[in-house]
Amino acid sequence: MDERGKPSEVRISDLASELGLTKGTVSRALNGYEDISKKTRKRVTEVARILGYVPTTQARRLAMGLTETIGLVLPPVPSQPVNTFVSEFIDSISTALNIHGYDLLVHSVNSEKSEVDQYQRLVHSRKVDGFIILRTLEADTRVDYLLKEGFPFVTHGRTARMAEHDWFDIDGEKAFRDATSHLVKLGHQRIGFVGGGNEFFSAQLRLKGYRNMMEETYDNKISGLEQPGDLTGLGGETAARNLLKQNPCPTAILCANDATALGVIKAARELGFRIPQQLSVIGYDGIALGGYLDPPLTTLTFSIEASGREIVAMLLRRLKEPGLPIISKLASATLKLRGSEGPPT
Amino acid sequence: MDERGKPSEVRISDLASELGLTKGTVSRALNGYEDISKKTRKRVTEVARILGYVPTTQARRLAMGLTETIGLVLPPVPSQPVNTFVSEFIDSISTALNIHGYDLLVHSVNSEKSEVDQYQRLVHSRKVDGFIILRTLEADTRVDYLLKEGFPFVTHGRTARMAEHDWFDIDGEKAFRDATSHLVKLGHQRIGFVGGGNEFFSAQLRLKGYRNMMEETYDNKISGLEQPGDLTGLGGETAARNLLKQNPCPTAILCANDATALGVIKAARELGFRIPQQLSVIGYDGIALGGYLDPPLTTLTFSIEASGREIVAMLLRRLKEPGLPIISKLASATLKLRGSEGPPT
DNA sequence: AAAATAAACGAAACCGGTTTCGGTATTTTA
DNA sequence: TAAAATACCGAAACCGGTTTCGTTTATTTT
Repeated sequence: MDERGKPSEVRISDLASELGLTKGTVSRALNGYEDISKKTRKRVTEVARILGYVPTTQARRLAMGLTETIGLVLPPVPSQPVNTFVSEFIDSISTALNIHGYDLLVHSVNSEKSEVDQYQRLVHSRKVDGFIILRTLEADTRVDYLLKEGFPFVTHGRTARMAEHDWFDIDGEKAFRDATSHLVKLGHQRIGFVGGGNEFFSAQLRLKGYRNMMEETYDNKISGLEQPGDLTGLGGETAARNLLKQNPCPTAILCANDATALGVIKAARELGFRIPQQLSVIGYDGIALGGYLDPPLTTLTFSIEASGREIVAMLLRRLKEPGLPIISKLASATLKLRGSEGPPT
Repeated sequence: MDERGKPSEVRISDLASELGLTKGTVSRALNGYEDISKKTRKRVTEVARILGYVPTTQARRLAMGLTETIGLVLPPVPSQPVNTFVSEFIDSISTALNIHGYDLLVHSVNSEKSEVDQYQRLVHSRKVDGFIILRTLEADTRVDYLLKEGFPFVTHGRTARMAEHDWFDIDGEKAFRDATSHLVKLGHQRIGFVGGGNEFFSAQLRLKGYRNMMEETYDNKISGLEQPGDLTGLGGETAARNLLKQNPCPTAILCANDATALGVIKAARELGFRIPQQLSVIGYDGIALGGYLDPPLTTLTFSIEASGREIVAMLLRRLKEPGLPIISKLASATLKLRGSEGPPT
C-alpha cells in the first residue's frame, strides 16, 4: 500500500528481488506453471497480494503477442440518434468481454478518413485481435477488407458474403412475415410498408418477409403499398404522406424500425388519422420509449443484451480456434403488442 | 503490399535491414529527431510507406510508458435506456480522442465487482492514462478513489469535491430557473417539480433552480409541489399521480429529465388531463424522440457533441500538463419550446 | 551405492519498439 | 593545415513482462 498519491509502482522485478527469486520464476509461479513448488507458488502469490502487484498490461501483451482487445467502429450515423441500440449494445458486449479478460476499444469515423481506413489502421497497428461489425450492408466494404486480410470478426447482421464469415442476426424476414400475418388476421388488407435503406441487408429481408406474406395471402392482388425509407423519423413522415394520400389508402403500416414508425404516426396524426382506430402502425426495435407513447407502440423486439453476449461468445471462440468452420446464428424477434394496432374499421 | 491473407508483418527491424540501417536510426528518422540527415529521413519514410510499416502499438506504448488510452466505465443503469445520451456521448468523445491519437476503452460494471473496483483494475494494470466520469454523485466514490491515487480524470457533472478536480457541467440550476420563469410568465402559479435521485449532484441543482425561482416569485406562498423521482418513466408516473391528486392541483410540471416527463405525460393522460391545455410539461435532455411525441415535448437541451469535445480537450490538457490548476467549465442549456407547455386555463 | 529420473529454479533470449550515449566522417574555425 | 565543432549514425540499454532451455538438487530406480 502506498501512502503517497501515485498508484502502486510494483514491477515484477521488485517482487522478484523481494522474494529472492528471478522474475522468470515469479512469472511462472503466477501463471500456474507446473515446475514451481507448491510452497514457492503460495509464497509468491501471497507477497504479490500484499505488495499489490498487477502485471503491466502493455508488457504482457507485447510479450504474448496479443492485445486482448476487441474493436468496435461506430458506423457514421448522420443524425439518427433516436435509437438506444448502440449504447445498450456497447454495454452488453463490454460486459461480456470484460468477463473473459478482454477490453472493448471504441472508434469513430472522423470525417477525414473513410470507414475502411479506420479498420486498416486498427489492424496494422495491432490494437485489436478482432472486430464486431454493426449495421451490415449487402455489399459491405468492411467485410471485404477484413476477409482479404484474414482478420477475425463477427457481424451483427448478414451480408452478401455471409457464407464466408461468422455472423449473428435477427430473423427479420420471419419477423415481418409474423407482423404482416398478425395484421391480416385482424382483418387488414391494404397493409403499407415503409422500408429502411436498401443498402442494408436487413432492410431487404424485412421487405421480403412483408412482401412474401402479402403475395401468399392476397395472391398479388394488393400491391403498390411499399415505400422506401431511411430508418429515420423524417423518412417515416414523407413515406406516410405518400401512402395516406392514396385512395383507397392503407389501414395499417408496417415500419422498418421504431424511429420510422414515430414519423409515420406523426404525419398520420397531422393528416387527421386516429391511431389505431383509423390506422394501425407497427415498428421494429422495441425501444423502451415506445411504451410511453399514446397509444404505446406495437413493435418487434429482441434482446440486445443476449445478442451482444452471443456475438462476443462467437468471436472469442473464433479467436481461440481460428480453424473453425463458419459460425452463425439466427435469432428471432417477437411481436410485442402494445396498442398501436387493431382491427380496421 | 502482401498478396496473402495475413496483414503486413513488417517490423521495424525488417525496415532497418532493408535500408541497411539500425532500428534505432529508423525509429529516430520516423519520429522526427534532428540528428538524421534529410536524405536518410526521406529514404526511410519512403520505404516505410512502400512496405506498409506501422509501428506496433503495444511496443511503442511499453517503451514510452504511456497508453494513449482513455477509460470510460459505464455506470450501471438498471433499465433506463430511454436516453440516447450515452451512445451520442461515446461517439463524440471517441471522435475527439481519435483525432489526437488516443483510444477509448469502454468498460462495464459486471455485477460481481463494484464500480470502484473497475477503476482500480484499470489503474493498476495501466490500461489507461485517464478517465472520463459520467453521472456524478454528490459524494462520489469514484472521484474519491482517483483523487487519492492522483490519477487524471475529468467529470461530466460536479461533485461535492469539485474544487479538487477538473469538471465540465451543464448549468442545471440556471436551466431550471429559466424553465420555471418561462412557466411563470405564461401565468402558471402551481408549478410542480419531479426530481431525479438526490444522490446525483445535478438533480439537486435542478431542484435548487426551480425552488429558488418559485420562492423569489411567489414569496414562499406556493409550495408542497416537489416530488422525488428516479430519472425513469416509471418514477415520473408515480410522481405525477401524487401531484395530480392534490386539490388544487398543479397546472404545470417540470421534470428532471425527458424520461420522467414521458412518464408524467402518460399518467396525466390516463387521469384525463389534456396536454398542454390542462397541464404543461417540460423535460430536460432534448432527446430527439421528444420531437415526435404528440404534442412534441418542450425540453431543456444542450449539445452532447460539444460537451464531449470539451471534456476530451480538458483531459488531454491535464495529461500534457499535470501541474495545471483545476480546469472547469459550466455550459448552459437552452429551452427548446416544442409544444407541451402553454398558458394555464 | 551408483545411475537415472524428476523437481524446482536460474539464466538468458525475446516481444518491438524508444532513447541515451558514443564514435566517425565531414565541415567549420582559427 | 591542424584543431574544433558539427552532422549523422551505430551500439546498446531499456520498457516489463513471457517462455525456452539448462543446471542444480532431491528423489527414485536398480
